[in-house]
Amino acid sequence: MNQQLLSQLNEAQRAAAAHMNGAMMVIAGAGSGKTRVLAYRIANLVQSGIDPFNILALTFTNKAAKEMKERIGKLVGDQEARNIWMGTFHSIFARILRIECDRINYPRDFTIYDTTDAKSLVKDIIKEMGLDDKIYKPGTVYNRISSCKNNLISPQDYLKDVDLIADDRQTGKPKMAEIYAKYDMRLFKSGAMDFDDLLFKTNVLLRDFPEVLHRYQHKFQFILVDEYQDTNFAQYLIVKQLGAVHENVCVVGDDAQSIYAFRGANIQNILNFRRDYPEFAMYKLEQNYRSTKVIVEAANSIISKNKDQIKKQVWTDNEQGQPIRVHKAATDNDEGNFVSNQIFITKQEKGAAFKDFAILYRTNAQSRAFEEALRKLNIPYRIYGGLSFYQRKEIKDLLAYFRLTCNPNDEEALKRVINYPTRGIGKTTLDKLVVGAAEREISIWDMIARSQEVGVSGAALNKIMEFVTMIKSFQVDLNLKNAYDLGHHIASHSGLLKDLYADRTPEGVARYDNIQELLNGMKEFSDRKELENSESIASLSDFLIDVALLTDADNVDDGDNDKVSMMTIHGAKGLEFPYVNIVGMEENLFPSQLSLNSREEMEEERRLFYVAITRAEKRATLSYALSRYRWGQLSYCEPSRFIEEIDEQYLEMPSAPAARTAPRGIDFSKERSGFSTGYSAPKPRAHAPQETPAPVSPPPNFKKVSAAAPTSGPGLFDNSPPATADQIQPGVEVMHDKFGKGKVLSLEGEAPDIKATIFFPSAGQKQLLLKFAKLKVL
DNA sequence: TTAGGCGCTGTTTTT
DNA sequence: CAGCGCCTAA
Repeated sequence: MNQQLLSQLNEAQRAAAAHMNGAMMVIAGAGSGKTRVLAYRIANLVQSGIDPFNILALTFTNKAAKEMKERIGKLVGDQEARNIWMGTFHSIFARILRIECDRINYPRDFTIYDTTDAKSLVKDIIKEMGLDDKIYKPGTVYNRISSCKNNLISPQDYLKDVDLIADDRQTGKPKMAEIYAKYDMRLFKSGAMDFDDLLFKTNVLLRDFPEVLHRYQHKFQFILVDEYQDTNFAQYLIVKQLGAVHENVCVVGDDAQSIYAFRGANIQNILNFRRDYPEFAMYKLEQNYRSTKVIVEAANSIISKNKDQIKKQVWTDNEQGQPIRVHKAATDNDEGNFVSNQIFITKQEKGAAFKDFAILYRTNAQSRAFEEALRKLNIPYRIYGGLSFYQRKEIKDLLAYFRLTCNPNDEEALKRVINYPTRGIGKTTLDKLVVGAAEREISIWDMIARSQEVGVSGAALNKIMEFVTMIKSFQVDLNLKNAYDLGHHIASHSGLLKDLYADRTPEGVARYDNIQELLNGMKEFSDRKELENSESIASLSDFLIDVALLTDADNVDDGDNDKVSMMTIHGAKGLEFPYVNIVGMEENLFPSQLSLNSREEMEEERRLFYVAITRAEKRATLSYALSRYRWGQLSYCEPSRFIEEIDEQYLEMPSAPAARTAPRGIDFSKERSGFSTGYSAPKPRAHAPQETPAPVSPPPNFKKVSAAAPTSGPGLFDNSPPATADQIQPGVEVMHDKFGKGKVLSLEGEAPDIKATIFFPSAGQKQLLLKFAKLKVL
């Protein structure tokens, strides 16, 4: 191995990176230089004369692929690095499917449905079948279908699977198999694949077309898989098939960081690896270079509570470091203020940059309190995950036009834009077409040509034909214009740009700007592709494939990158920050209440916590709130069990009871105006009062009297607080904002969910939840 | 047909 | 507190 490369690795890393032929597995503890080893091994392969075209490197996220490519580029040059097949499972196999699609009767320009499209299709099918969508919840149904695909269970297999059928019968969803079959058929008729299909169909391709299998088996002489613990069965099998000839399969992972079991990832794959390649070489990376001793050892103490794990001892030579701080806050807003203050102070004290800080939470919904708190101190931040750029309505709308142009059978795209901007094609007309198409098992686009059969005529027919003509006019340019030029053309000629321009509200302007940004992205894309391959133009469908698989916020460069990062713990995997705040450390939040049922699920939560802690280089801070608003309602919380699970010696617990700042409802700082897009850089803002001492704790059901008080009836000027729960008793006369005077007949349920049956002379008998009804006792 | 209002319901995590 | 779906009024 190249001497210079060699010198930059430790012994264990070097051994793994220098490995040439034969299967190998690297078990790499957090922060042990896993990516480094992968990059160096690839660099070593290339320097040893292996053609980059013969190397396949699979990662889990776009981010990881990009980073790896850059690192390899630095080691062996960008030219070589570019030729390596490196990317996510989904993007690599989308690329291969596109080459081979005619074998499985898919159009070359097949579209990729994102989760929203897929769920929408499921929903339509459930509706068309006349099923109750309260029993067949589209999201749940979709998840089940998804997990089938990840386990390579086709609709036909499903019908034959007694266990699945029995399970469905038991849960009262006997039509599940039928929905799955219909869903699959509809995707096919639409020339579309969902995310899972990219793996499923690849397996079909490799199974049914030996010549294809052979070609790729020989092409990919070396296969490397990152984050192997997160692969599912479909991915496992692809790797196994492709690697079967050369057996130069290298997998890298950490069982302690397996956090995607919920989506079909299977630790079993690691065991299968031993079985499939009995002669494999095993390397363990146990030295952590990222974190302090405190963090490494605390993390070890956490993960040791798990039963399922591969033995390893992660250690570090780094300094001892500061203890893990635990903070108790009174409310979720206080937690936000604490974190934001700490960031402010730490930045001063340690001379750190904003980008050295991360706020990690279990669910995306938790970000709000932190956004507000950071804004108060003018701290710049960036939220990762959540609604991505490509999921915004205006972007999806324009993309739908693109999709329809490339693939007119794309049902979801068609439904999205056939009447947007409004062109007088209403629900009735569309329904006729959808039903007709479903009956004939053809696409809606094909159904349009036979509109008369389902009674679409007159004005409606004319409008539709105009629409068809427009799309066809776009199609003419598919091979003449590049993605950018055609994209621009479509944006203006579809009427979308004009429609958005008409809206002069700040939100409307933002939407218009987003479209411009998308077009800018297309320009960049087109220029780049044409630079790489000067003989052909960058087509619109190339762009669509790229975009469909680009989910996480990859467009980081908006000039100023010194920002605090906020993201879910899942999103933080693979990243590191000097200072990490893990927030919302509460029972039922983290660990999630959905994980309380089984040991396996709890262990996954614990691994998630392990991932969170090990993101920190210098210091980790845990915080929790005693009460927080959850789905619009105050609820009380207990500290997470995970706090106790950390060996005490590494902790700095709160000494005094948390200082109580203003509870929600009378917090004057909430009077701030302005709206949040939840995305853009924070705007400079006048300093709001930091902390308002709270005179008295209001009752839990305290609600500020809104400015939009009822305009008639008694109580107009009555600003007295609403009645507390114990004042409401059967027989008591009460006053309601809308229904007026009434008499309590009975009560049921327990606080805070007490429901009262009240008779109102003006409105009749009503059942009201006390926590919502602002009742006043007369 | 469309827009706007009201009431219901729901919160993991992501390619 | 949202976001969504359904309903109603124009």
